[in-house]
Formats: sequence, structure tokens, C-alpha cells
Amino acid sequence: MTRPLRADAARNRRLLLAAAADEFAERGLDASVADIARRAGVGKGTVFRHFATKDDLIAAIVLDRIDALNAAGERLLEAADPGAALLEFLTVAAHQRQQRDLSFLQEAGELTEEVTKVRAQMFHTVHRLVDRAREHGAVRADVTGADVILLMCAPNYVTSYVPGASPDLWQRYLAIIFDGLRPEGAHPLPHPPPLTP
Amino acid sequence: MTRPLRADAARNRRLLLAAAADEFAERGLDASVADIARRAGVGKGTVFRHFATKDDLIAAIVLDRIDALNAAGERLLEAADPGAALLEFLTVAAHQRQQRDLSFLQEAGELTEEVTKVRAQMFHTVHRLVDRAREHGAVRADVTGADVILLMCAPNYVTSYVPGASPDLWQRYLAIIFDGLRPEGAHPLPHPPPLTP
DNA sequence: TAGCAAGTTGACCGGCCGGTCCGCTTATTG
DNA sequence: CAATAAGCGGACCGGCCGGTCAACTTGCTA
Repeated sequence: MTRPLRADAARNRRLLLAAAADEFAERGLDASVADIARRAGVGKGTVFRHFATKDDLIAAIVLDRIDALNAAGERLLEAADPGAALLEFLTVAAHQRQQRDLSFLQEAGELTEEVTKVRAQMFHTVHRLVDRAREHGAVRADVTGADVILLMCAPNYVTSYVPGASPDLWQRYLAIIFDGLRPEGAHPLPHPPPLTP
Repeated sequence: MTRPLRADAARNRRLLLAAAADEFAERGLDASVADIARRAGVGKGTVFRHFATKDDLIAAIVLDRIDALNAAGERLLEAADPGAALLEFLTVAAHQRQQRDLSFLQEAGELTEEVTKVRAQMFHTVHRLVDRAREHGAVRADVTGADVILLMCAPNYVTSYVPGASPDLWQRYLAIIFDGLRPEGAHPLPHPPPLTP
């Protein structure tokens, strides 16, 4: 039985999460807690009252993003065209990452049990999306869900090295990579897929 | 007219470069100068005698790698099959990065003028390799050298998130991405290519 | 082999960062 | 409105890191 947060505390928590997301997006995971607190307009102590450690703060942000991806994935499992559904899932994922760059989502490995659990769910959803697409002939026979999970973030990764580029440039590389996943013109792959994720 | 290094100094310089490459590969760019010095078996002051700043040390390593890539690229410009030449260049690049992970090669933006210069040469070589492959029909008409430069490091990037994986897993993703670059089964790209690099 | 410049070393410095703590403020509630 | 606990803030701590320096060692050369 946990008491609800006091009104000002709830407001500060929201401000902190937003400020942290912005700061991490701009400066990467090395952004300092003091800067996040300043950006949110609160004292540094307040950060640690809401999140015991910096990692817990990161975990809270990551959890939100993965949850959103999960929701999109579940929805797209019902879509009529499995190939288009997979492409749209990857589009949603890349778009979300572009909004506020969360490259570090992967960098920060095992954050909390909860993150690990939700991420496993998300991975499972991707596997199902890929299986459906493959059975439908929209994806080559030799790619697996694990392949798509690994390739999922590549479009954002490659565009992050063009500082002045259009924020939509990732769409180009998602299209190229997705063409590589299609059955048409596929060449045999020189290495078996990984067992995880 | 710079005098040659003393024998022990030259040896220490080599030890330092090797130790730094290993340490950066294992711990990323955050590896501390003190650890690098310990690994090389020298005092911390010696590091700064050879490399004025930590960034200069990084630049020295990066320079070596890019030079090697340049040499391979120049050689492959003479190859008979332009498509195979481009694929081999990408294979050499990915293999080199896998040997000692230099993901940070890109992270560390403008290090020194010399790095910028050599990197520009390498970019130029890639452009030429891609142009030849495109004219030969081995690569789709709508991809540019800049596209390939950006995608060049993606295979290593995606496999870096499978800790226990085979060290050759990158070959699988290079193959998938290269299939995406082929003309067969290519779908129109939704976004124009970047002007740089 | 003697003298010296080149090279080495590790203690030390200033600065930053994650995290703690305690006195102060304020929302809540009866 | 008064009492109280929940929340807040920022000085402070220990640790780490890049970089400096002055005393010491050593390879080179005449």
C-alpha cells in the first residue's frame, strides 16, 4: 500500500523524466545528474529522492520507450499484410529513436529486472512479426527474429554520423536494409543467425 | 629536421600504441590513461611525453587504421570485378573493426587535421569504388558513396550487442545489407541521399 | 668513458561526478 | 489553522581522471 505522491512531487518527477530524456538525447549517457536537475529546475537531491541511482533514472526512461514499442507491436500483429506490418513496426521503432535519440538503450545493458522483462516481451513480439512476414513470403526464408532485432537500430545508428542531416534520413537506410531482408534477389548468407536475442 | 627517437623511447611508443588499442577495444574510449600506461608497463607521464593529450593518442591509432583501409581501397580500385571489389572492401573494413573494435573511430569526430585529411581520402576512395560498382550494374542506381560510407560500420555495430556471439557474425549482416544495395528487387528509396560525407 | 640531453616516473593538482545528509519548506489533513 | 510528514535543496564527501612537474635514470656521442 503505497501512498500517492504529493502533487508537487509528482510534477517534479515528470519534469525530471522529460529533462533527463532531453539531456541524454543531447549529450549521451554521460550527461551529469546535476545538469539534468538544473534543466528540470530542481535541486540535485530531488533527483536521488525519485531515483535511487542514475541507472534507475535511465531505466525509467527506457521502460517507457519499450512499453510504447510493445504496444505498437501487439497492434501490428493483427494487421492484414504481415510484410507491411513488420516494415511499419521498424518504422515506428526508428521514428521513436529519432525523436529522442536512445542509442544508449542498448548500450545500457541489464538495467533492472523490469527492463529485462519488458525487453524480452518486445523481442518476443518481433519474433512473431518476423515469423508472420516470413510465412507470408514478405521476408527471405533465412532471416530470423534475432536478425531483425539486431538490425532494428541500424538506421538510426548510421545516420547519427551525419550531424547536419535531415531528421528523416533514417528512412532511406531502413528502406535499403529492408530490401536486404526481402526474398527477391537474396544471396545465401555466409553465417548462421545468432541464438539470442 | 627532427632527431630520431632514442631506442627505448621508440620501443615505449610502440608498446603504448598496442596497449592503448587493446584497452580501448576492451573498455571503449573511457579507458583511463593510467590503465593504458600500466598495461604498457610504463609510467603515466611517459604517455603524455609521447602524446600531448589523450585525444592525440586516439588520433594516432585511428590514423593507422584509416591508412590501412586506404591502401586496401586503392588496391581494389584496380580489381577486375567492381562489384566483388566493393564487397571485399567492406569485408576488409568490417574485419579490421572486428579485430579490435574501433567503433569509436566514428564517435571521436574531428581529432586532428591529419585524421580529417586521411579520412577524406578514404571517403573519396569509397566513392570511386561505389561509382565503379554502380556503372557495372553491381549496385542499384540510387545508392551513393555516402550511403555506403554510412552503412560501412553497421555490421559491426549490430553484432556488438550480442556479447557471446561468434566473432564472424558481422559477415551475416554485411551480406544482408549488401543484398539491400544490389539492383535486384530494389524498391524506390523514400529519402534522398545525404550530401556529405 | 664522461657528460649531457633525452627520456622516465609517480606524486600531485584541479575539476568533475555520483551519491549522501540534514536543515528547511510546503502540501495535506483533521 | 495547526500539526506533521513528505518533499526539497545544495553544501559536502570520496573517488576518479586528464594533465603537470621536478627529481631521477639512461641511451647516445665525442
